[in-house]
Amino acid sequence: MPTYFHLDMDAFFVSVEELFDPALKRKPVVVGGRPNERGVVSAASYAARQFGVHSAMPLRTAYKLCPQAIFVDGHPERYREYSGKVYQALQSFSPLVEMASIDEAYLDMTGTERLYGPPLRAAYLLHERILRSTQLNCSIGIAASRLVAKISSDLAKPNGVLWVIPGHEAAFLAPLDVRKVPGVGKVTEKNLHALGIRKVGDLAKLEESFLAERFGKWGLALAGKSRGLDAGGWFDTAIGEDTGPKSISHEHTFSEDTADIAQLEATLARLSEMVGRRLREHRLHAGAIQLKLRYSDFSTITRARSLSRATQLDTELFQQARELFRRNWRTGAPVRLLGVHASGFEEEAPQMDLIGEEHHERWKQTLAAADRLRERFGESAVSLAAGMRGQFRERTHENPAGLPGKKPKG
DNA sequence: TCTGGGGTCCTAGGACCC
DNA sequence: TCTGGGGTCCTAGGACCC
Repeated sequence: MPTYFHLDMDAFFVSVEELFDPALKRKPVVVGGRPNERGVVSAASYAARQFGVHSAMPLRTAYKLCPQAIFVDGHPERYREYSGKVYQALQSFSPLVEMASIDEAYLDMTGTERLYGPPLRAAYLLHERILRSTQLNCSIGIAASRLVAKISSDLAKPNGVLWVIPGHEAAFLAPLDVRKVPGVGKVTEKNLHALGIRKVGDLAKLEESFLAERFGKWGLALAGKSRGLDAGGWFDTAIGEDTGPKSISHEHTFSEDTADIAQLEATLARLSEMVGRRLREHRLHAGAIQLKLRYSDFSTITRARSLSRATQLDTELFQQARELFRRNWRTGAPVRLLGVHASGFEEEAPQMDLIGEEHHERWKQTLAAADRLRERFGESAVSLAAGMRGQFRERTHENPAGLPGKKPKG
């Protein structure tokens, strides 16, 4: 019988912000931006949650519910730093660790009784170690499956530990709302409610075949989940097994919708550079590029194309993204969001003919130099030529890395 | 309410091949 | 003139998670 821990940091973003500004402690705090900005709540303190504020809620709505809340911008670097500290502490505790997101992790604790004692004792030791090394609180769920461990860490919050003793899974799950099952969101919940299914116990009573007929493959997985079983997808991989990224993307929502072609293409250039940089960090080449385009009415299209040769070069990514944009933009229609998405990764640089080789090599060296400059002076220090037009003009330098190629017109 | 940004996984239709 | 079946790849969209 395996033993899994699911560890989830309590109000992670808010708690990290409190470490940098202790005056925020115990106050209603909303992380995500100013109340009059376009955007949603990334995280809300427990005091803010009392007013009905929760993550993913528009900032304007949060302000209406809780005008006295302190609104702060998010600091992704800080969260990454503290996520790293959490990971270090976990690794010092057990080698079989996997971060499932920036603020949660699974541990395979099977067979550690001799080292740490029974599960509850191990969990308290771990809880102490996390607090000591990060100054942050967490909650821990313990179970014989990762799924049940995750659900129980949610119920243990805040700052608690909950162990579902093997054999008691069904009794634990039965009274919970179906929404508590990871993977059941708004839509599935509504579909289940329409069938009179509200609790996990209602789900577990149904025949597998009924769910499979109704919801296909997803229905089958759901039947298993309602019984507390790990099955399918990520659950089939061992904890700690390293699977690299499958896609890399960046997107931007404009503070005001725009139809200004210079601003739109400058944004595409910047997004392409950000994607290219991440590709090079991971030593990956993208075999496919996708453009995302959202209009004022929130209608969204994606347009993708496979590349004849995989690439990690900003210029090639930008060329493809711009081509997709020019072909698919309803000319003149104001745009709310643009995104550039890379996938179909290959690790090794693909073969090229000799003539292309020299040009390609020069670009690679140039971009490596640009990446080093960005490391020293920040993301906006270096930019593609097209990025110099439009809104980013003031933030870029004239060709600081000696970029090869033509200068932009105008 | 007026809706971010970064991901993963699944479905479904059409192209294409044998 | 009307007519296969299966497999795989590509593309678009959507549900969901943090």
